[in-house]
Order: sequence, then C-alpha cells, then structure tokens
Amino acid sequence: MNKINRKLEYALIGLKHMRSKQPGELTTVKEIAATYGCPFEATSKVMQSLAAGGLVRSEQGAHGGYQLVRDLNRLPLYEVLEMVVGPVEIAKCLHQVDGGCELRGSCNVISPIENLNRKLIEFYRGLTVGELLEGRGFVAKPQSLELRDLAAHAGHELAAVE
Amino acid sequence: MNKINRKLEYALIGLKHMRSKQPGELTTVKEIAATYGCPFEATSKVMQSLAAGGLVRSEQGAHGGYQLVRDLNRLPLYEVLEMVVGPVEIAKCLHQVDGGCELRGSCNVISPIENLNRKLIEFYRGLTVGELLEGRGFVAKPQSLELRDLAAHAGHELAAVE
DNA sequence: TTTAATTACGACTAATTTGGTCGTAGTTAA
DNA sequence: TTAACTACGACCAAATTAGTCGTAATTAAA
Repeated sequence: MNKINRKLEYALIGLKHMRSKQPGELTTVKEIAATYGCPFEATSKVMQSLAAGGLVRSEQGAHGGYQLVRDLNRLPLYEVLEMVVGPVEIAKCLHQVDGGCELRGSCNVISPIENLNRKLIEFYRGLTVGELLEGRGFVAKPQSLELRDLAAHAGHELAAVE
Repeated sequence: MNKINRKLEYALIGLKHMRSKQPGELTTVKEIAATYGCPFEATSKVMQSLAAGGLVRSEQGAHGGYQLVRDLNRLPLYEVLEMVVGPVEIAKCLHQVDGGCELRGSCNVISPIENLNRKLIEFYRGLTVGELLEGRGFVAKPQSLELRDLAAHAGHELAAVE
C-alpha cells in the first residue's frame, strides 16, 4: 500500500542525473542504467511515466533521450509519486463492501489511517524533489570502458557534483 | 518497502479503542476483533507487539486483556511503527549485495531514497499517535512533538538521530 | 534506403511482501 | 477442572512488486 518503491528510486536517480546536464542535452536510459546499475527496462518505463507527466521531455530515434523541463526545486515529491506510482493512498478501508462502508457513521476504523494518509500527502506536497537530491554527489563507480565511453560521449564526467 | 500496512491499522484501532476505557479497565482482543471486524489472530499478534514494546500492558488468564500504559499524545507514531513493523526502512540500498554494501567503506553514493527515508523518519518522530486518533474532522491544534517532549520518552533514540 | 540506436508499451514471469490461519502452550479466575 | 484469556511459532494464500521479453515506432546517419 505504500508508494515508496524501486520505481520512485529509479525516477529520483534519473532526475538527479539529468539535473547535472546542460539545458537541451539529452540523457538516455542506457546511460542511467549503466551508470547506476538500474535495470534498463524498468528504468525505461519510469522515464516514460515522467514524460507522460510532463516532468521530462522525450526525443525518439537515434540520439534521442530525455531532458528535464521543470525546476526540481519547485517540484513537490507528491507529483513524482503520482506519475510513477499513482495517487498516494496508503490503506484501503478495512470494511469496504462493494465500494461502500459497512459500518456507516459509527466507524472509527478508517479514521486513524485516513488521518495518516492526509498527513503523508501534506508531507509529500511540502517536500521538493530538489531537497531530496541534495547531499554529496552521486558518484558511480566506473565499471567498464564502455561506461566511460558513454560518459565521454555525453561530454560529462561520471561524477556529478553539486 | 513501506511500513504502512494492516498491522499498523490494527494497532491504531486497538489503541483508539483502549484510549476510551477507564484507567485499569482491560480490553480483550476478542472485543476489538468483534467490534471492528479485525481478524482475531492478526490483531492478537499486533497487540503482543505493542505489549513487547511497552506501549500496553497485558494480563493473562481469564478476565485478562490489555491496557494502555503510555500517553498517546506524547507517543510518536515512529515508536508504534517500530513495534509492529520494525525500523522504518523504505528502501534498501541499490548497491547491496548479499546484505552488504558492494562499495564498502568507500561508498559515497547517497541514494535520494535514503534522504527520503531520513525525512520520513523525522516525520514519523514528530507525529503523535494522539493526533492521528482525533475525530474525522479537522484537528484544530495539532500537537506535534517538540524535541523536549521526545527527550522525555525516547531519549535513547534521539541520540541515534544524528 | 538501409541500419543502428533509441523511445513506447503490453504481456508475462519471478520474487518478495503481506495478510491471514492453525496448532499448541501457558496463565488465571471462577 | 474448566473456560477464557494471552503467547507464539509454523505455515499457506493472496497481493504486490520487480524484472524480463517481444515487438513497434521513430529518427539520425551511413
């Protein structure tokens, strides 16, 4: 029921990576996957979700890729969560029968978890992606020549420093 | 990876129920299960966890049951989470291999998800169970924990924060 | 015009987590 | 002794998550 999973992790990793690029410069999924060891297909789908949500722009074809189109410092984590894992809904009502509440007004069941849900949404709305990406640079350990070639081809060092 | 699940729900339901009792009055799992439709065995185990964590006291035997021993208004949700679902750890390091970090001591990879984890822990530490158990309407004055309140009840954990 | 590199996306399987049950034992009031 | 409780480990089922595969579609460049 929670929404913090690998998809979100791949999204944040990708966003952090793209943030270090020049405006207009594209990032491929292959590049992200190779640099950080994320599974290609899974990462690819996450990027597609981000593109569908308007957070990144995609260019197809050879020399295609993704680029950021929004300022991460003004982007609530909540929006990314919506894009990659859907609405933040931590728990369903225990007593729902065919979509309706069985206990009606006397229900004290859903309330605590619903309260928590609301507070979590508040929390996610108030937390910017930019904040999460702070800290030391995300330095990947070069694992192969091919990797360095990739980075070189992109015109960047592997170490993305703040 | 998230820790918001049915166990937590049963815990909050039980706590809310017990809070309405007189001091010294016991609540049985049977009572909770019957009142709210929670599965008996699952709820029972949750209560046992709460007892192990010192949040409630249990009395065995006929006419036994559970009772609250702590003030829910000064109890961080974090503690309940620890009791019923273990430490708040939303995501494992992507680079872990066989339970150990692949990069060992030289690992300077800080996953954004780890940052999020820290922020979530902060959030859970500052949110009291009492707040969550308020009615369905708005809570006029949220009783967020101050640091000194935390110190009174969870001083040993505060030391581990930094 | 062909090829290679890339995004797009649905279907599928495997792995993990979660939710729940069962059996049995220990405790205590009546 | 019995009935009503808590205590707890082992187990199974369901749901979710994670990852893979196959196949298009798109585009730059040879």
